[in-house]
Amino acid sequence: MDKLHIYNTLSREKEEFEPIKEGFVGIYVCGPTVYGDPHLGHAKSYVSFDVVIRYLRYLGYKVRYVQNITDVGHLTDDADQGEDKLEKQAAIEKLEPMEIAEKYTYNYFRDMDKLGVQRPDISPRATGHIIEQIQMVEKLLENGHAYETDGNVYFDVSSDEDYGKLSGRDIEEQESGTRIETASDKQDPKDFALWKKADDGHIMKWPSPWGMGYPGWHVECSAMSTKYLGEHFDIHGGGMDNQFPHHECEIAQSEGAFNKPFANYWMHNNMVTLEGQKMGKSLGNAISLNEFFRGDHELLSRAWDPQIIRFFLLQSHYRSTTDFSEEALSSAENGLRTLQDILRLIEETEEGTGDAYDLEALKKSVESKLNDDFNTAQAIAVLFDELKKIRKQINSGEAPENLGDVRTFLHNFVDDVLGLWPEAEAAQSEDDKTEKLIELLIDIRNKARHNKNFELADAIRDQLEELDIKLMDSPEGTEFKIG
RNA sequence: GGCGACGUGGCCGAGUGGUUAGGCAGAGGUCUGCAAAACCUCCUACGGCGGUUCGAGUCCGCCCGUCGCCUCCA
Repeated sequence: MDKLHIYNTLSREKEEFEPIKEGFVGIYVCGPTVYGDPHLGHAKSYVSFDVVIRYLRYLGYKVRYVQNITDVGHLTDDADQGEDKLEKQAAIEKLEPMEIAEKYTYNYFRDMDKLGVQRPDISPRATGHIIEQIQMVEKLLENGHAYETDGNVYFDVSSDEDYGKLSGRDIEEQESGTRIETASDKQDPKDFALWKKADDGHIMKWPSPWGMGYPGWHVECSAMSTKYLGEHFDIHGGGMDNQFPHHECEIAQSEGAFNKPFANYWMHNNMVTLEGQKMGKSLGNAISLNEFFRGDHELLSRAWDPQIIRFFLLQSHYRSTTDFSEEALSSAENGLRTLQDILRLIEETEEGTGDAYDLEALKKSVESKLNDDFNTAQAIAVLFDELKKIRKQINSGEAPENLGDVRTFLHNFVDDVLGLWPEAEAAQSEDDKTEKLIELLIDIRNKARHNKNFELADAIRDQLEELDIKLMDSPEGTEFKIG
């Protein structure tokens, strides 16, 4: 594809992307509720959108990326009952709710940083935008889309003809749904809370025109996206599991308050599964990212480098489920290593006198894959094919004359867009003495080889290998690699 | 029950109706004292049954199976 196309959940098809304002993109992605450590599912979502943001920038757009931090209002049951997730966790950990929020916000960014996820331009906290949320609720009351009963304010779903357009639900036919108990002061079970009255035991509460209370979960995203991106913006993203009710409610609120379209494109990433089951915190089968990084989980036999996880996720499409297994991770690791070995080779090789590599073709090919709804899996496949060609040319001794340009492009694409550039080699961090010692051993070994004392030569190689130092002989000499 | 997906070779995982996805693993070979790396070659699949078509993994129907949402979840 020549131009960027995005699968839009609203239309259920790929559409050519056209920003509202030429050259600019406003994008909002639903962030985490900070009451626990982020897990592999979060990684899939935020790594996916990270590439979306990076690619939009690569294409030359000026992007404003807003991703909220939910630190209040997210209840354990439906939007009307249940406890606040943060307050519940606070009770368990014997901390203030805001301590919980701080702690898990910190962990969230810590783990995302490790995955190479660039930080959003704005990370607004729900508790920092209570006023904006109240204003939005007032607007909805004015517009006849909401009603108040005894300190609670609900959105009147029957007032919104379009309700259900995102998730493809016919609300009339939903009538006999399986919803269990609902709050008795609602006019209709489908109505959802905009503002909740706080009872005495509730810690996080604020004064409002309707008394002390706290905002409903959905309203924060409407209020904060409007504040930073405007009433009408380009892209809204999030996990598929939030399509309904969360995103549906956001649309209802924003369009009900401002009488104009909300986000033009809705993007939803699919889930990570574990043995075919969705990985979710509340399902108890989630493995946190920190556990992956440390190998500290009963389902893990070892630690996994963040970059392997990033690569593993990008090898599948964001709209497909990704089934996790250590076997699959291990395959990803070997593949990534191959890819990065070639990148290092290109990095270290000088331009030669060989035929110019067809850089334009590579660029076009790889862009066409990402233009097709961010198909990172295919882009990576192209990289494997093409980088192997380049390696072959370099190994033939006739490095391409335009290798410098190739290198520049690879930095722009593999580093800046995919975020898969090899980290500095471990060997570089080893001190000089270690390096000299290894070289000494190599020297001794090569003398042994010269004297056909292969027994000694192999013993040196084998024993070094046990120390994670790998020797590779070639006609040009012996190289070593640590780790 | 309603809505929506998906079922691809040993594993993971892309696929715009018509020549190879790709990765991992495996086999054989070249190179090497032997390894490793690299290179060459091989392993060519689309849940089942019908249908549309000159031609279907790719469209349509039915069936089987799996999953997601409908209650918190990226």
